[in-house]
Amino acid sequence: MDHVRRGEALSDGAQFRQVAPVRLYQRIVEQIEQAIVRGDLKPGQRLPSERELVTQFGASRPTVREALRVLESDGLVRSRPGDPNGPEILPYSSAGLTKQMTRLVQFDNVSMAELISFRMILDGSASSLAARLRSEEELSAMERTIAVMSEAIEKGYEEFSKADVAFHEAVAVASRNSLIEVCNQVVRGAVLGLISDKVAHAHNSAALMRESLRHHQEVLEAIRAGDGQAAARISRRKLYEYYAGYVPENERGPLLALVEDEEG
Amino acid sequence: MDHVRRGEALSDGAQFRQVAPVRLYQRIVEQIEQAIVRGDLKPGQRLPSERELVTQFGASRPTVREALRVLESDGLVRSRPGDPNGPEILPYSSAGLTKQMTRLVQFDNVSMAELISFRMILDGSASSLAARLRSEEELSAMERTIAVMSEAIEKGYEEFSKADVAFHEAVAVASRNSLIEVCNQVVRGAVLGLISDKVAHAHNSAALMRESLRHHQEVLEAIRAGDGQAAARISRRKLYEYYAGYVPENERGPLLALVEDEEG
DNA sequence: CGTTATTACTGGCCTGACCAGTAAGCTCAC
DNA sequence: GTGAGCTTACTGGTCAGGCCAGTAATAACG
Repeated sequence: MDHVRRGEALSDGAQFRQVAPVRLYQRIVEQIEQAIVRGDLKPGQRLPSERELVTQFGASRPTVREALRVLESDGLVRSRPGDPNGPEILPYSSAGLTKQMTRLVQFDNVSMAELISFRMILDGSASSLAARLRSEEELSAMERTIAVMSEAIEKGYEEFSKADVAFHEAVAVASRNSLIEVCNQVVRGAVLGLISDKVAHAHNSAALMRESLRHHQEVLEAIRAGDGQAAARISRRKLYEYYAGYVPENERGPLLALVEDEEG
Repeated sequence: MDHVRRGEALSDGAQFRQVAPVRLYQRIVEQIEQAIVRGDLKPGQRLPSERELVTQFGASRPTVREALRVLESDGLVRSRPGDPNGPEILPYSSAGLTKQMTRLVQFDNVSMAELISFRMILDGSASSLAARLRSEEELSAMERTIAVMSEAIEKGYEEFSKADVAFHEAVAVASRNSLIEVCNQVVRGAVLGLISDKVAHAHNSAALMRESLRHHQEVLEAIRAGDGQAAARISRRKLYEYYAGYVPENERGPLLALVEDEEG
């Protein structure tokens, strides 16, 4: 008879968590990832060559390469054939975030409504914060993008859209919050990616562009005046009017909720 | 003399975009990715074995494996050693998004202030939307988490914190926006990860937990009443009071801006 | 008929090799 | 001397083939 009965021995001891087998290539990824996060490896610096890494990690080249491919697909490093300096550490880019968010949209049935709702929240908040925190330089940067938009009306939607994005980017920068900046950028990209073909045709009219310009000017006015609430409200409503057409009517509830927020 | 002068031949023709060399493994990743996005491969289904993929793609095993490792790190498939059915197509998970957003926080020197500011925006918006959109079931789900919080006070901070998270999760779900849900989850995790040690000691007092509980109850009341503005305002102020101590005084401006928003 | 052992696969990992690039350093004509 | 061109010693990209440990369907067994 065993002194320790089966199934009971560990039932009230330490808590264990599930473990997954860790592959060799994952260990390598972790180490390099950590080195980058810690700052031991800075953008522009080079990793040792694959063959050198093989000896340092004590793994075979295919294994090291699997790790490098993962890091590369995550946007952390870049390998160039023939480069005698080895793989390069890349500066941070939101490309990976964009990829994942795009995937979220394509996959998880994230509806256009949710996307635009999120955009309204982010852009509204950015405008609100910008109204309170903007410096004079940032304010004039916004004014410049508005001027460019104005001139771009006759050059067609392509140019106009670029200036439009530049304005929102300037507002996001003035909000002094890089999370807002990056997320807004990503969501904007996802929205545009999903409807770019339609929007190019629908909005390629001077009248619509002039209206959009007027809306942007209103937002800018509110930001200049330091009126965060107004900036957010106008910004949200503008986005709603611009994009509501791409959302099925029965899904517009959440969007309207955001527009009507802060109203009388 | 050449009939086509150098450097001018293409200067006013079609526009070309920069190209990057495409590796074999990337082509494989793309094909499988596309098949999943198109729905040709559904979660639970299996990919052919590596050796079978080798013949189908006409590439070598290391190359096929590099592709699989990338897909695996993206959370699209999972390979299990010895599984005769081949790699499994996984259901969508926000793990990839979480990973990338965590990277953004670690990498891009996102400050505590930005993190909390973003959290206030997301949580406030979630509360606001939940106030308008919540179903009865979702409301009672929130009530249950509040009840758990109340009971957890005497069990210590660990338990209390879990129930706290559950409440915010319930609110996020009721906001009907999975982007808010995921982003909020990530940011919350990042914040807690940065201060968990400090907060465990500082907040492990029944008095502080009771105060936190009261705040949560206020938010719940506003959501029950359908008052989106109040829900957002209370939610934001609660977060500010809870976390402001971890932000250097000279960086609290943006946070206060969000609290004072919608006041007066 | 249920249980156990077999077997034919799976993925994880390695060795060794070939090729096409790159860039530093060398050569050589000017 | 100095610049243009060539050599060379690397780099990463890809392949072929092999060994091992693990899995699960199946065959053999009680």
